[in-house]
Amino acid sequence: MDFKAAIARLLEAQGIADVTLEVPPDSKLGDYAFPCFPLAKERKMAPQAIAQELAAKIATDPAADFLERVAATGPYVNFFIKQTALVAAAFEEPEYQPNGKRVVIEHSSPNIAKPFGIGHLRSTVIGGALKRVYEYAGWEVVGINHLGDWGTQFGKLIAAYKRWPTDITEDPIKKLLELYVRFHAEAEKDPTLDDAGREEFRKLEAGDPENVALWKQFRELSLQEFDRIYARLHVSFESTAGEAFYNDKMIPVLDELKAKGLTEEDEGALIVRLEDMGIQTPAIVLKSDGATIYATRDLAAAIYRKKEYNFDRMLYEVGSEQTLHFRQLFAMLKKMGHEWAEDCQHIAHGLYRFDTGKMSTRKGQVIFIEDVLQQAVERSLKTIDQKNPDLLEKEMVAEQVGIGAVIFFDLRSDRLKDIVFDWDEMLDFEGETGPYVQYTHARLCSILRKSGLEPKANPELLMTPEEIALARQLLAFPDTIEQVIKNDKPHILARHLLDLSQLVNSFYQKHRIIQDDKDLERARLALIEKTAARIELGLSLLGIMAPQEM
RNA sequence: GGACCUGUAGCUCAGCUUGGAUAGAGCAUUAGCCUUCUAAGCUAAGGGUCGAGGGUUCAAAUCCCUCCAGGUCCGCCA
Repeated sequence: MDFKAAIARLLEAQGIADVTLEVPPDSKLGDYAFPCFPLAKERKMAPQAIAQELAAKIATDPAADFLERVAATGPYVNFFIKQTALVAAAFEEPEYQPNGKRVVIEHSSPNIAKPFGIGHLRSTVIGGALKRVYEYAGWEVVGINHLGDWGTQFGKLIAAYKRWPTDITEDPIKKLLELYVRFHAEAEKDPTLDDAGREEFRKLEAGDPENVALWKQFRELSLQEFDRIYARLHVSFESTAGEAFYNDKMIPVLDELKAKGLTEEDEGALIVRLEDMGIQTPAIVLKSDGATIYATRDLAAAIYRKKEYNFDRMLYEVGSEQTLHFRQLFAMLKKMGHEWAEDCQHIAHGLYRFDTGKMSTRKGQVIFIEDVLQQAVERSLKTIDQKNPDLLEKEMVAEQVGIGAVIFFDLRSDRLKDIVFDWDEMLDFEGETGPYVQYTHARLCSILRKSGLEPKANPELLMTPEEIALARQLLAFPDTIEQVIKNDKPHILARHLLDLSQLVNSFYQKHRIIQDDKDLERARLALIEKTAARIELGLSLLGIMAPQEM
């Protein structure tokens, strides 16, 4: 039962259309509260008088059988829910039916031949979490890894490889990174290198056999490494069509832009002016050397995806530094007459920084994601050896907990904020962390195992403040899911799970579950079982495993 | 110079979408809690001009304006 909705209906019956309810800060006041200030303003009456009048009317409404009582407390109407009704409702599991809508989520999108750095963690796990939450809520989801497998950078890489031949069969990504860094270092002194890079890319785009072969080799070696990481992060994609996939799809788009009179030539490049859309910077769709640019590919990609998937929404989980690019992209689509540009959204995130400044691949300042994962799993294993040395399958649990810590760290705060990278914070297992939530789950599982009794929900027996608070949090889950989807912010779910864990830990601390009163034990086991299942579900939506023991 | 994002406790962050009762957590500090269900836990204390100033409102961390600080971007990288 959704009490908020039920109370809203009761208030609406009194002629109040726009209802917002609050959970009072002090539970002694009641379970939900309706502030009468807006109504007082509208009706030009004292809010206290309105509260008294409403409370009296609702108290006699037979539809309010879930209410214990209604009271006017100053300018608020307070609704006291029957505690048995509240707890009973907490045991209901939300059910989502397929809603017939389809969302395309582009995320992760690392660059081929570059290391998978900590910067790509954000897009990978935020997109992954959104994907699972949408799926859970009944959407059909298409996850796309828009690989950066095309562009001038490959010209530079090929130029570097030809200039300084290197054996890249061993540890390919690190070797390729060294070439990339060396290229940029030497290009500082010798600007002709950049021209050479552009020339190699032009040849690649023209189908030069040698360059194409090199490109294929770089791509293949990179993908093998990426797949290893995706497996550990529990992320998968419906499509890995990268930028190269759209090579043969850009000419028609360019033709369409020209035919609609949207392009003009400027300093040798082909551009689209967007001042009329409120964007001062024009978008370049063809460079002065005749080569394409990412804006062209993203245009072709968007149009292709609409045709292929006919999405209701398309999300681009990409760093906030590309905000202007996406504004330009959506504006161009709109100008081309594609109304569905409204359905496209840039889901921006802040970046990982050092406290000294931005990380730069070009300067070789990179935190490799595999190093982070390895450190986390090592520390996790060390903790297990300390706290639970007899645990079976230590390595597997250490993997689940270590990876869980890293993913949760990334997902627990608002994606718009920058994160200053700090090993100690990322590898912390205490407080508001993934391992804390996992630990709570493992502890609940342990109680269920130890008792061995069959749980039996009995709201009449679950009346302590800790049980009521826990029930209320369980009840808030569908709201949380709705908020995550509305804002495309998985941290709302991460926070919900932290709150749930804190509440159940307080309950655990204060009340015995296994005890002589077997009816009470079975009732409390049911609450524990429900909470454990909810934590497992929530963590799985974030891409985190919930081990039974740790 | 322009655009967008961020600014809340010593540190890291929730809360702002939808204004409302005493602004919440975690870390760190201090004092407690393991002969009983996993102490990766729990309880309590101290710690706040919610960046600054104006405005709207009965009521502002929340909405509007100006300013300040940090970050990002501002045509041929993505």
